[in-house]
Amino acid sequence: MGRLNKRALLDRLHRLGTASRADLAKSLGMSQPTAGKIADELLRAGVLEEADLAPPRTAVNGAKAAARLGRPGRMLRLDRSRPRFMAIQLGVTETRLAALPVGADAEDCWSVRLETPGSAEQWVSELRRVAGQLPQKKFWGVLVSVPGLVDEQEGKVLFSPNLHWTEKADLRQLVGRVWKGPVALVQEERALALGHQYLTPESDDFLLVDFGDGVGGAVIVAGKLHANPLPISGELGHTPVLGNSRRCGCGATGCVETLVSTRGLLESFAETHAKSPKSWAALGASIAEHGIEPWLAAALEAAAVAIAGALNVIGLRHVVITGSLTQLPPAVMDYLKQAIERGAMWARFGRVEVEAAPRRRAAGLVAVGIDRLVLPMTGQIRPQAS
Amino acid sequence: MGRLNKRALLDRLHRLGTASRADLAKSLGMSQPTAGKIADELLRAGVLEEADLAPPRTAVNGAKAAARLGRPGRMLRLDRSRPRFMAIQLGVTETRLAALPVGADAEDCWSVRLETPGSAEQWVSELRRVAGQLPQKKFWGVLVSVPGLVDEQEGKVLFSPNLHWTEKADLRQLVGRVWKGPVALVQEERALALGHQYLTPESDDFLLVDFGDGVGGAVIVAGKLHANPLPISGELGHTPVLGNSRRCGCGATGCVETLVSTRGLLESFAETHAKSPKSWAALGASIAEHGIEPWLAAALEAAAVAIAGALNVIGLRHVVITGSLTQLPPAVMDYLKQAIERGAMWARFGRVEVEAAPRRRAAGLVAVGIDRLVLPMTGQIRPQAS
DNA sequence: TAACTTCCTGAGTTTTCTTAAGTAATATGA
DNA sequence: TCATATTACTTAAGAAAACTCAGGAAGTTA
Repeated sequence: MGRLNKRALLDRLHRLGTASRADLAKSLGMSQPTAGKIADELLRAGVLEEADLAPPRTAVNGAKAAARLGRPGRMLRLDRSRPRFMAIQLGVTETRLAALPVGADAEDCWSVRLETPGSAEQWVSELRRVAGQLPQKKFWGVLVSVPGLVDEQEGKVLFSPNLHWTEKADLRQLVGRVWKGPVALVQEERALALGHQYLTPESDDFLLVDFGDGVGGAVIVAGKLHANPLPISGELGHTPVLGNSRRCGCGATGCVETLVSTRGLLESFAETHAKSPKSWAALGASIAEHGIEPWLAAALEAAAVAIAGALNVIGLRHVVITGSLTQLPPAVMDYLKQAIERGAMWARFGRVEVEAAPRRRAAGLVAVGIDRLVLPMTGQIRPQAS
Repeated sequence: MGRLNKRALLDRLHRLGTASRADLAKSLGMSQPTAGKIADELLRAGVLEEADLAPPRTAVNGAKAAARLGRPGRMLRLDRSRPRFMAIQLGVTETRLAALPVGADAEDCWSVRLETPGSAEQWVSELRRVAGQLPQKKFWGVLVSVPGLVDEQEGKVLFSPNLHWTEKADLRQLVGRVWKGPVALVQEERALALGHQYLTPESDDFLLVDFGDGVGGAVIVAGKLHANPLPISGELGHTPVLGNSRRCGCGATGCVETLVSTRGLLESFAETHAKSPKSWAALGASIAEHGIEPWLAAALEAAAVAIAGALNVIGLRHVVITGSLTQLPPAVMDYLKQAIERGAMWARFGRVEVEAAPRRRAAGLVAVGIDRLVLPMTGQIRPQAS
């Protein structure tokens, strides 16, 4: 079967949620036999399942067809019953695991959590222990979300200031010692962006920015993750800010990240509120009481400039914010949103949307699993022969 | 014929410059009969021509094959003899025209130049006059490079501060009154980026930044122009600069453009050198004499931050600079280059390249012509009397 | 001239998608 | 209840594009 059509059909079915073969054929503009064959193949492979539930007579399109005539379609959807992927979030403080099916539709829900140890060996032995407890041993593949600068092709971590041991480790090989099968590494923010898109398939073009220990982003254009040649992208947090002299973990001076990461905000907060405890709760309380003080405004402004610059260059109008900033009082997001609109060129011609969203790593990992493991790209375009 | 393979073959032939059917087949990893058939078809359509010149026995690959054995291939290349496209650069002060073949290999060379008039009607009548003088009347299409914010799909100009009449005009319809056939609009910086890639096909990933009346950019990733949903992208010039309060033509305050556009630089120069004439030549002379003064350093720094931010977010390591900055003493480009490297994250892991290049609009327009006019309309294009 | 190498092309096969036609499952109405 | 309309799915035949195989063409080497 043409991999391209298979991919298109799976994507469309994911967007529609539930659809019959005929719906898919019509929606994709391909013939019914073709759509039917592809669907059968995916069904046989266990990627799809039949939704036995009574077909929704309310019709896919909306309200116009109250009770559809004719033979009802056999509805299909992504398989939700059988776990296929072992999803692992390798976080700075915590490692989380879950066995996920192809059709995940919920927010992140990790079945196992453990403290991330300080070395590769310890991590593997923890994983092995967890794997022993899990009922299912075999998966189509293992998906690992990793923070830092990640070369997803090579499976190497180039740089990870808060998790240094990953830089020397061969993570794929490590995971391979616990579970057989392919292992895919995914840079954390890319997983978040894919997860957001997976769970809200109608958003096809956006910049996701995650605020946490660091500040990073990822770009989805036309429903696809922005692909670029370097193992680095979306590094919004390391845009230099003129006049900022804080040292960044990346080695440079003045990065946005030094102002708006969790640590950067707390540091600025402590500088101006010597008496308050240097804690996230105290910061939140202070903002709720005093509003956006100048130091915070400046930090948000710096982030907004970086974000607006990215929107202008890439040509987007939709920003999704995840992470720590969304947990502060709403005034923070409001300020950020206004600052972004001030700098975003499109705001002068149409609407710019800035929205807060939860982190959806698990769904993102599933999306990667489907993309790289279920529908592997048979490299059509080969490099030059010698 | 499969459009995809046709496109791939044409692209490969363009990169190789000259190649036989067998070279193309090998290089693309497709079978010889297929490559041969596609080549024949393109030859028949007049997109390719046979390079009768003695096949270069030195081989394509390099030195290893001194004198190749076997039957020599019939070398092919993009047709250079028959003009196919009417290329028009609609500039703020000057409109330039040239009739170009599919295979352009030289720097920009416009055959007609005329002052851009102040209204759509006058522009059309000028075009009509020029068209009357040209020997060739029929083309595969007309390609127009336009400054400002351009909706290439719709053929509308959203915003053009220095050429306001284009905002209300239907440029495609205007051109259609002079020449029959399809008309494609291309945003100026996008044309420049495509032109650079067309003439140096080995550069597949770069950010082009053009400095002139405004400052804008365009992104090429994996050999393709970055495509995005909005009719706006590459707008590096309108990244806000914290602390800059100059009003920009775009309506916002503090854009990079107000500091490093031709006008912005001259303004800053005049502010600090009240006695010197406010001219580009005087600016150049002053820089040659005094080096990079603080005001200029600040302006370049602001531009570099915007550029470095774009590199970090998009994930690139190669910048191509065109336009006015490249015509100032080399110290300017050197300073800019160093400032970009300071902000570009990749500089800490590998090389970041910043290069100056001439503007190559004409080639960019040809690239658009091939992409949008030659390849999609396979059936329509037949060998026409020239 | 014979042997060898490489290039090009024609013939038949495979893959993949399309159209067309037939069967299945439901609603509607006499 | 039964015929009819409508929609869903399946099977069969055909068309397009790319592949393999093989043979002729056009050179070099010995």
